[in-house]
Amino acid sequence: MNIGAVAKASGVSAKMIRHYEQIGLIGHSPRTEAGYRQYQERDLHTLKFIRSARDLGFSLDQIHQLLSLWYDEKRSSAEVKQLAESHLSDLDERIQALSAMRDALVRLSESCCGDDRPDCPILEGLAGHGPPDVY
Amino acid sequence: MNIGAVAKASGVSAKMIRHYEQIGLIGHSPRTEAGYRQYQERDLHTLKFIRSARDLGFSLDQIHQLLSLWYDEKRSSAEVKQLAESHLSDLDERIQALSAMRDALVRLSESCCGDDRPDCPILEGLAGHGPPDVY
DNA sequence: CGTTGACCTTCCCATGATGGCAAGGTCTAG
DNA sequence: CTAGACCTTGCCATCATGGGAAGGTCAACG
Repeated sequence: MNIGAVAKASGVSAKMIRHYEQIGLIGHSPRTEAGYRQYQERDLHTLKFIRSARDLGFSLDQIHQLLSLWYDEKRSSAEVKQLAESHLSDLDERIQALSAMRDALVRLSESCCGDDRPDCPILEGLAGHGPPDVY
Repeated sequence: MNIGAVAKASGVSAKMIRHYEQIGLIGHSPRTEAGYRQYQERDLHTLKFIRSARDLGFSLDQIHQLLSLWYDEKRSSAEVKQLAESHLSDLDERIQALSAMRDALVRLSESCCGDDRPDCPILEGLAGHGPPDVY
C-alpha cells in the first residue's frame, strides 16, 4: 500500500503519517526503489489505533505510550487505565474551564438586550466597570 | 508606567503586551528616550479589558473587534451581542466535542478492571477489535 | 512510445497564544 | 561606582495540522 491508500483507509492524512514517522510515533516504513513508502495491514491497524486515540483527545505523547502498551504483551491493564484516567481528568478540567467561560458569557449576554443603542453590559462587564475613556 | 508595572496591574504579561502591540491589537505606546514603553491609565484599562476577554475565551481576533466596538460610541449593542453569541456557539461546540470524548473514554475506562493482567478493553476499543498483530 | 494526470518525495512556512532564553542597554539605590 | 532589577530586540519552542512549491514516479490511454 502506498501512503495515500493507508491514509484513506485509516483516516490519517498522508501529511500526518509522514510526520508521525518523523517524530518516531510510528516506525520508518520500507521504501520502494523510487522512495515510495510501503505499508502493510499491520501499519493500517496502527494508524487506525492512532486515529481512534486522537479522536478521544489523547496527545501524541500519550498515544506513544498507548502504542507501547499495546505492543507490550506483558503490560498490565492498570497501566493503560491509569493513562486513560489521567487523560480523563484533563478532559474534565478543560470542560470545566470552558463551561465556566460559557456560564460567565451567558450571564453577560443575557443582560444585553442587543438593540440599536450603544449601551452594552457585555462591554461594561469586560471593562470591569463603566464606559471607557474616550480614545 | 513601564511595561512591567502595567503587566502586573493588568494581569497581561509584558511579553504579551509587546506581542499585542506588534500584531496591532493595541497601539504603539510612546517611548522614553531610552526606548522604554510608557503607559497611561487608559492603556491599563484596555489591557484589563483584553485580559477579561481572554479569560472568557475570546480569540485575539475577536478581541480586536470587541475593542473597536468598545471605542466606537456609535456601536449598537446588537453587534456586541452577536459577537458574544457567536463565541458562545463556539464554546458550546467545544464543550460538546470534549464531552463526547469524555463519555466515550469513561465507557472504555469503566470496562477495564485495571489489574495486573494484560487484557484491556481500552486498548481493544482503540484498536477497533481484537489484539494487535505481534510487532 | 509518449503524454497526461494522479500520485509520491522533501522542504519550508503558517496557524494561535504563549513562554523562554540570550545578549545587551538603562535605571536606581546603596 | 556597582549590583540588581528592569527594559530592549530577536530567535526558538510548544502542539497538531495544513498549504504549497519543486521535482520525481507510475499507470493508463491513445
